[in-house]
Amino acid sequence: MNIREVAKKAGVSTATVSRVVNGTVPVSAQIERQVRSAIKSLGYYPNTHARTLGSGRSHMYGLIISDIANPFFPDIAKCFERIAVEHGQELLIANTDYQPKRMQVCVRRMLERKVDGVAIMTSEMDPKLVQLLNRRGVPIVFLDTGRVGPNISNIFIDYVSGIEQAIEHLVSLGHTKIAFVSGPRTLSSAKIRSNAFTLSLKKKGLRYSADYMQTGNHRIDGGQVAMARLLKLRIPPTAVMASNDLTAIGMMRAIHAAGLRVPEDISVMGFDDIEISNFLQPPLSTIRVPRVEIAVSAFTALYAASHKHVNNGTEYRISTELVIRQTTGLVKG
Amino acid sequence: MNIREVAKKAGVSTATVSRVVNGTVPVSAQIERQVRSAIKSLGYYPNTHARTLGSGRSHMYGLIISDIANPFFPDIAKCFERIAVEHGQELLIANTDYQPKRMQVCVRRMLERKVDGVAIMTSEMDPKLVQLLNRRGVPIVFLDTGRVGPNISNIFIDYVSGIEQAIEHLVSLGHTKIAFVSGPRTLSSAKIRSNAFTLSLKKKGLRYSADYMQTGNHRIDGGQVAMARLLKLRIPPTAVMASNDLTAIGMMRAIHAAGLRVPEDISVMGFDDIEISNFLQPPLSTIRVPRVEIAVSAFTALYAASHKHVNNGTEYRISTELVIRQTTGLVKG
DNA sequence: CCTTTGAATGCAATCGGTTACAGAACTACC
DNA sequence: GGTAGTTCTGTAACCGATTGCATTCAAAGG
Repeated sequence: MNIREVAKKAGVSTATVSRVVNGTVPVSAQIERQVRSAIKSLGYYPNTHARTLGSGRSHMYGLIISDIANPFFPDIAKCFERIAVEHGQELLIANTDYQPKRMQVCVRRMLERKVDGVAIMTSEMDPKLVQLLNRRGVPIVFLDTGRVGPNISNIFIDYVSGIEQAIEHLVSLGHTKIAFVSGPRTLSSAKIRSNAFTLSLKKKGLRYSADYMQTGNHRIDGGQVAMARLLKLRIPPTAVMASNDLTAIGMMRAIHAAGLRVPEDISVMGFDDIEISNFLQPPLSTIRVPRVEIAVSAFTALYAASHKHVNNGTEYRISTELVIRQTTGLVKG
Repeated sequence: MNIREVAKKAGVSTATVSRVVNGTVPVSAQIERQVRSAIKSLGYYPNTHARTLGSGRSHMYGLIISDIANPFFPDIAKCFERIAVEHGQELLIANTDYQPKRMQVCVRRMLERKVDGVAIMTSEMDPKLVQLLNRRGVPIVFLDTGRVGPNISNIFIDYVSGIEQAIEHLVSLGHTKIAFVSGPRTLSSAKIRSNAFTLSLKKKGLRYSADYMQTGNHRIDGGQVAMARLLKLRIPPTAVMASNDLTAIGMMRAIHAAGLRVPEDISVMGFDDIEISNFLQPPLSTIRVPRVEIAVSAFTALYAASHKHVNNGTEYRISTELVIRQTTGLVKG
């Protein structure tokens, strides 16, 4: 079932069929009817690969993320995909599994598949790989790297505002000993979050202690381990912030395992506001990172670059917001 | 940067380059070296679309699921993808968003992209669509539909064993008033689970009441609403089973909202055993559906069909298992 | 030394579309 | 009626690979 058969059946040339299918050039009503009926009766659908080969446009955007099992990302992917499909584009997802070296494979896949643009929402990019994409003319949108340039956009997330609100909130509850469990060192957004934390801490005039800065892995188990370490300190913190909600969940687990209660003994603050956080017992206080806005911005950036020939990158600014639920309470005693 | 340039640079024909890249036919060591060095110096990578067009194989499998935001699926997708990449295949994910009519779009995408096989892990398939795929020779593997045939495999999950264990467990704790909150009616696996529940109930000689069968949507909010309804009954159940863990989470929320406690007042049993369930407070008792095995079976089925020309479908049997945590306890009073 | 055999390589058709360009048909206007 | 302009349609050259078949060349066998 190819375009030639349709053309034969409708008594026209393949060019005309192509034009009817794509609506690129006006076709007389009579012929259009013939072609559509031929398409219907043969059950014809175009071969994407042939189409891409001929036109140079794949109608696919790539999305590179670190872990599809982290609920933060599926939400973005889902939203992005919905918008993309509405605009006649599709989505190809690639995972790096938190391993920077898998990035190369992902980028290669994107190039091989000739995507019309790539959204990169994962760890430090090797500049070489960025260059590779850029030189091939593939529009890029980053999450959180700050880089903007020709064909490179960026979604800047203002972590500082959310974190400052969070610290203010904790301070107002009487906390002064506040710890932080960060994400993997390789992840740029994790680094930004932890830097924003120390900065805000100093701004509030609070003591900063290296013991209070632990490293997690953005997964539940990492939070659990890190919290266990914090609890063993001579002077444990009275409040703990996590670099993402999964980490916070692990931390709560460790706190319970130690026979302590949240928030009576220790306050916990998450980061991201994934869906589940509102349904934990107690519901998690956290800093919301708006995922719909991220998805929309990412799509907008790529669409502008690939369809409207906008070649200068844009910076999208998105702010975070404190969500107070029930894991933060008055300092003990 | 196409194959012709590589051929020119290496002083050979494009056919030879193709053979070096694919390793389909032996090439002399000398020439192979020339070609490889040309590839490297030009930074050549093949165009997937041209390759697919020429060979008829896309090296992609499709995965159709109902909701990427349900943690059950990303786990499967992740595992499937890892195995696929190890075997030189890739993964194209499509969501139906629980809407049966979106299935058509998904199938169409799969056909257009010429996938080498499709794993369908979502609601009732329109037989017409199955036929469409089948006639085009696309191998299919279903989750939970029971259908097996030429080029159609199935992964059968033995829900009954897990559910029976669960009911036995609840009965041993003294429960007799056990309710069930099912998934969306359109989802075949949801129906199977709820049927297995009523069956097991009868087998244990327990009274079955229509009031105790509620419908959810496999998301948290649905569980919450359904549980609220159950709590308003004249004689509320003392134990509740959910068709999946997200539903159970919503149910626990409703129970807490009503000022009751789990498991002291009501026991809750989930279904799936998603990662988060072990980290809830209290950790959720549930029925584990082994996702790694599902992913492995699905891949195995498609790989056998597409690479080893195994045309008769296989039935893979996977059993479920009771996981007792802390949301199930002795009946009250 | 010539033929046979087999392995390595090249030639060119092919996959299924897109699209620049040419040409046809039709209208409009002088 | 002739010319210009517009609108639709067809022809055929691509896009970048794969692969059946023909060819070349060297080693083996007679």
